[in-house]
Amino acid sequence: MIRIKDIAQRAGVSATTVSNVIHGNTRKVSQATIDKINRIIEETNYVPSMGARLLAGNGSRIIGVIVGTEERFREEKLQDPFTGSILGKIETELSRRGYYMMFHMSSGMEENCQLASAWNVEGLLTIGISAEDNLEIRRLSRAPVVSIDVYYGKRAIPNVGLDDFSGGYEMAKYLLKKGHRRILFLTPWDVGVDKARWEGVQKALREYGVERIEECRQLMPCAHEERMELHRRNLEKYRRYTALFFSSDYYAAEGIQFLHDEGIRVPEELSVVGFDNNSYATLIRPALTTVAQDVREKGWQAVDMLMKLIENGGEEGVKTQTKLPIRIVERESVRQL
Amino acid sequence: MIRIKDIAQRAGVSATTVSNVIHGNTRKVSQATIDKINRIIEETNYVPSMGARLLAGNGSRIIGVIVGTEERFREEKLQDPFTGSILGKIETELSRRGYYMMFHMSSGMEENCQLASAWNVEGLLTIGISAEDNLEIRRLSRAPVVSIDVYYGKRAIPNVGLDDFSGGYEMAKYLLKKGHRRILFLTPWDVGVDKARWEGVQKALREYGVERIEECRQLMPCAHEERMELHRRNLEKYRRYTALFFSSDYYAAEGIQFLHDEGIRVPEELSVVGFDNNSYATLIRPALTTVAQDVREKGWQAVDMLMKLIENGGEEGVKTQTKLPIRIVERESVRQL
DNA sequence: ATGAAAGCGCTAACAA
DNA sequence: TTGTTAGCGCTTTCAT
Repeated sequence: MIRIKDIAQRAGVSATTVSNVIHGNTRKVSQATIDKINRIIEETNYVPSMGARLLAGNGSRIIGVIVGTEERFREEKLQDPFTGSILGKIETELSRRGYYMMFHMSSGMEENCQLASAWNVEGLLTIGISAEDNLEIRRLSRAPVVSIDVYYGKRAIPNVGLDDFSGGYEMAKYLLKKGHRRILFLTPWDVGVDKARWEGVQKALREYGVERIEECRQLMPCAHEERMELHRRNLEKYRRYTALFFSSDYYAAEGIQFLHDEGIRVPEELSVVGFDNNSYATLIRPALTTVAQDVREKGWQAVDMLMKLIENGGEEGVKTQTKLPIRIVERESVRQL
Repeated sequence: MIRIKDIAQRAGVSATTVSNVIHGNTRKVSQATIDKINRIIEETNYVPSMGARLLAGNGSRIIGVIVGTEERFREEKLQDPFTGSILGKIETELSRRGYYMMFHMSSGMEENCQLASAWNVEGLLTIGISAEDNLEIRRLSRAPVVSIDVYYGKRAIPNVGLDDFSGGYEMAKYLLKKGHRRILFLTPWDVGVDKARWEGVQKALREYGVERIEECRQLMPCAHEERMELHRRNLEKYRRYTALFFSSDYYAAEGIQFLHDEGIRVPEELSVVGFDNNSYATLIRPALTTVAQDVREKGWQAVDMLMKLIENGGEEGVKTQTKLPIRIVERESVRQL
């Protein structure tokens, strides 16, 4: 491993000068020395020791990316196209800006803080972590934290989210305009994005004078088998609706296949819509009408916000709450009544 | 940030003693001191500075995980369930063993070596990197390297793979037994796993006396749109076959939908099979008959092999070539002729 | 325009 | 049983 000292020796100068050249403090270094040092750096493929940089008080250039998950879904979490997709974008952006990405799937809070402080990360990006845990992370971390898709109460940390409310609202309105009145919103969660989506749905239903709105939502289990079990039990109930609005495309695709297996034709007998517009939406038949979000943009925004917080050394003057827009993508899974 | 020195001060001992206790070199430390130090460590939430550890010549406890990808597919790469799934398993295993995972998607070789040497990673795991690049990485890296799903020529590095040949062979035989003779193997690649799968297919076809075997393979473009374009152009050709064997479930699912859109019924008019047994296989209708691989096992094996190489300090006595078994999963996408 | 030296937190060899 | 000390590679302050 080649060190600054080695370069200095070769160039016949001191380590300080080499360090200065590397950091561009070249005001008082002769051009000849600069060139010589740069040449040697090139030739020797010098790579600075991050350990030493870190110890000397420089930034680690590490961004910790934490994906929260329940322990039992830990190994499946990354299979979901949303997580995969946003991670891909985040890594790309981080790399482009010269940062390293330390990746961790968290089940507990200690590990996260452990990671953050052991490596002196310059920033933290969280995905799928609850509001409370995010607040806790931020409390314990010196580095700025940006969360993705979190809904906060009074106290909030920088966050990049989606206009989930409008997503629910617009899609429900779309269905209502198509003549649907018996709409069932299916979701595994009563919090966060799914809650916001449901609130949007409710607003649209109210506007159209739909009654007994509380009957328009069905909570589902997270585990595949239990969910299918629920569907089987609920088949007769589903028949009483004209449209099923799943809170994500995967659930919608799964739902369409379930209905298909039960001999119920989509959209002729029952319309189905989803949320996300990921690969499942285009793969399934009928192709899924869904609420589209730009996941790559979300990843980009999150990294960008984090970088601004790092550069700025604080939150003043930085926009710390972003809500990306949604749009309805019409395909073939909804019938005009 | 709390340091060893601080703990030492509180405990009224020297930093060395604290360090010794931390590392379990407690043969010559009194129980009282041990307890006191441990208590203080607990209380203060001490987290060692990895920078300092690193500099002091200790391991970084970082494993670099490098996912290779063409630049243009960079942001989609993680969407594919295989990559997501194996990364999830790898992270879980690494975490469990107390390692940190530095994640990088690589387009060039320098970056990889950069990452490895800057952070003094203790090991490297590569996914989707070519044989040549893997050899290069291993040449340039002091740390052990384990690749996943790579086929090497003479010179090889530790690798965890799949019995792709048998996968192709068994599936082709399955189709042949079902009476199919006009089988088309569709794949984007003529190298690596896809080549091995194709060789397996060829063997089975030969055993059944199928002629003009070279006409039984169709190379496809990687980009979705170009691939669909190819399918459209080739529709009449496909009709002349009785079974389409796609080299991955995603392509198979996409193919089934394409055929569906063209009014060709699967499996009544044309049988379709895939490879991987991922979420697409169960989601699609007809449910896909496919070659199953245990991705989590693959991830586990890769981490395990790497750990053995690290602990062992070399390759002697470590099994460095693993081929996981495949098995055929029969669903509904193949018709008995 | 360049260099010497101290210090970052930790480890390990050696001393006491 | 515990402590002293040198050193890991880099940065930065202060001299020269």
